[in-house]
Amino acid sequence: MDSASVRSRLKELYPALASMSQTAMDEMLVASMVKTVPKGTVLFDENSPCQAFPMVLDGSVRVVKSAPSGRELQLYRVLPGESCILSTGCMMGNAPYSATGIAESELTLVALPPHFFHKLLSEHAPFRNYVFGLFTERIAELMQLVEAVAFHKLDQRLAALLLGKGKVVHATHQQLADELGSVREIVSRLLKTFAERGLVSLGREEIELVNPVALRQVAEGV
Amino acid sequence: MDSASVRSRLKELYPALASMSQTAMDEMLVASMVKTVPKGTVLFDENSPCQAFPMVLDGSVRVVKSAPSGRELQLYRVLPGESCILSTGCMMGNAPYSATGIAESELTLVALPPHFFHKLLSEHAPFRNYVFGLFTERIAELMQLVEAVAFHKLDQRLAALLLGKGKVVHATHQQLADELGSVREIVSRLLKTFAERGLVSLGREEIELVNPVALRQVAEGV
DNA sequence: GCCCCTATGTAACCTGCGTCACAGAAGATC
DNA sequence: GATCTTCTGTGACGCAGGTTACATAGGGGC
Repeated sequence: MDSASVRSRLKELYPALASMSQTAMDEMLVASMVKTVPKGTVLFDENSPCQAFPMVLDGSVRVVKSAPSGRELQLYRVLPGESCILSTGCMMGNAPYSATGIAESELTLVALPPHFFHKLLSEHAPFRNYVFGLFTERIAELMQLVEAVAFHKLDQRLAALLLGKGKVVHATHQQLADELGSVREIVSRLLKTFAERGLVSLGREEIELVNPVALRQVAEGV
Repeated sequence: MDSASVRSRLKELYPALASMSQTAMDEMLVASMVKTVPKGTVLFDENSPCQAFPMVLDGSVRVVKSAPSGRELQLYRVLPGESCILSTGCMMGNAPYSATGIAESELTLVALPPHFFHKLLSEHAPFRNYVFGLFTERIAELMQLVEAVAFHKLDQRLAALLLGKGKVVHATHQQLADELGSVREIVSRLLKTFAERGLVSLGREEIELVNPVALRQVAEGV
């Protein structure tokens, strides 16, 4: 990605940077690294240190906890216009990572070095607010997740997951299981009951939501 | 609590404020409210708005998710020297609360009004770092919690909980269940098996950890 | 077509843990 | 001491969901 398009993409995705002066922006881009990595790249892992504040321009990152058994559970996803707060926390000199980040597709990001991150944080109020906003959003998400895992049955959670993915879902049962922290067989079993009830129709790597209203009711635990 | 002791307690518990000038501190104390509330007070609830940045001087707050079934799960506790990041997020104008906060004992706190919070955040780097630190710490805790709830069995989690409460634990089985998101009967049952294996000895509202080493192994899932 | 790989179906089984329904016990109140 | 309340012990039962172990099927490469 060339410098000009990086710049325009940044401004477009990160309104918090819009009000930066031209020269400050130049300075930042010189200090930063733009990286593009292929799908599947492990960006960070439990216990690995971290050296930059990443801003995603393109692609997405799955942030995941994995159990020794091989089961895995998705904590959240980082989309363009967002940043991984784990990195932030890590950079602030606190605890090391406690999860794994994997590029879900080809990924382009700008890596802001710590000194510049701190500078922005102290000097640029919109950026500071933006970062705070990210934090609180993630925390809210994590709380929702805790609640779901602790109190909701898997059929509810699966229904909710499907509803969040649009009318036609392209995913394998294994991928869905990995988002939910469950296993493939159970997802298959539940999907079958959904299909029998006329809520979805199933195909290879494709699930069509036939009756989203009823599915919503399942998700709500009715 | 009189003004002088509030001041000294603040400086003692919040080193981030230590470097504030005398006059800035005065200004802050004038703007802030010091509140003392009795044990059991509900400080905030799902969907309730929020108007200040609280700094706990004395006592503690349980932050909890509760399910319609009546089961409840503790997300974290706020101790003296800490603040509830939920409030922070809420104050930044983002989402409303998604949990409940309950005073675990008599509670004294300083409530910093939003405009002053923002001022401190932008002008006082140590405070900013402190707040960031809180955020990242909570996020790490929440991730641990998600992992525990999703992948660890209840006996592991109970063992870990006991180990985190010292050699002799004073709590009812119901209280332990409420921290774990489970129910009393199961906690009683598990404690009994612990007792039979010589890991703990049980009394009314008292659990003595007889063999912490073995208990640690249970917690690790050995 | 043939082979291989990945995705899916699905049945039998086991276990963890939540629910229900009590009963006894230790303090607390009077 | 009598009664009440809170805490604890315990058994029977049910169900969600994880584990194991295959079978089948589609799709792509050759």
